[in-house]
Amino acid sequence: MARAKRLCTAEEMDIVKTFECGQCFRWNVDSDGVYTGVSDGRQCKVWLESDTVYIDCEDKDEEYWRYYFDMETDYEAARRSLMISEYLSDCAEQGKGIRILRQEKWETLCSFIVSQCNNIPRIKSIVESLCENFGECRERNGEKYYTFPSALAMSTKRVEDLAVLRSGYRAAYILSAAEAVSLGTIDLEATSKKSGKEARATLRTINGVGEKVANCVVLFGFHHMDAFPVDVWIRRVLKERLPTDFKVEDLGEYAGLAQQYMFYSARSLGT
DNA sequence: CCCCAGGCGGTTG
DNA sequence: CAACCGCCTGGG
Repeated sequence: MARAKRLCTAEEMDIVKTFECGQCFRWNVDSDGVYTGVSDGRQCKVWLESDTVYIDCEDKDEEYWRYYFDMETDYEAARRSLMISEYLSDCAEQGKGIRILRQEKWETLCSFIVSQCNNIPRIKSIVESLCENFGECRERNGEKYYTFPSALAMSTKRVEDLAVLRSGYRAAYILSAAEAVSLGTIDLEATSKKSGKEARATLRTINGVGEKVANCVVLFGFHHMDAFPVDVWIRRVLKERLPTDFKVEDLGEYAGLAQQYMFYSARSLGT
């Protein structure tokens, strides 16, 4: 690993939690605990070695990945701000080390459309198939990888072309999003700069994008840390673990991070 | 055979 | 408004 660079301490980022907490679908781990991922056409490897997280990437991509891993945000301060009750403190303790990645906007939109009514292994397999079938094949250190296909590339496809993905009724939703984005009906870059409320409303004009998916795109694709996606797990938490008068606004600017802590906690406890 | 999985859109009361 | 249902597919 000649190109290995130090990324951060193990405290600053728990790579297992960050990659496995359900925010991303293109990070895969090998038997040595090395994660390989692709974003914006670039591939890199990340692993933990004696309390330090290392990254192996192209030199020119180092800044890109530091930004992707949200290195400029102080997660310890954010985490402390969320410890406003015993339950939330427990979640924040369990979720310590989770970072909200700065993922590609179009990829995030497409991936969370695929996520609906699906489990994580299957979401990952559909997304990977999407890349292998419609993305670009590239190579790094003798290893092949596929880029996430552009909205423009997807807009030229028909529902029948997507049958190979086995994505079911979501195929039409993917094409609906691809059309809106490639035609410029929806400008993801501009939408990401609007308020969360406005951004969600814009995203919801896409057939197949409801409140949950729109919130995931705003949080994971636009990095609005106050976005709070409510899925079945969080619904259960809201009902069983939080006071009835609880308001998302009580969590402040890092509500989305709290959501990930609660989600991670609820899932790791099984049920 | 059944049910469910990190929803959405359309219909009905 | 809430409740319900069909939707593709794969896995238990």
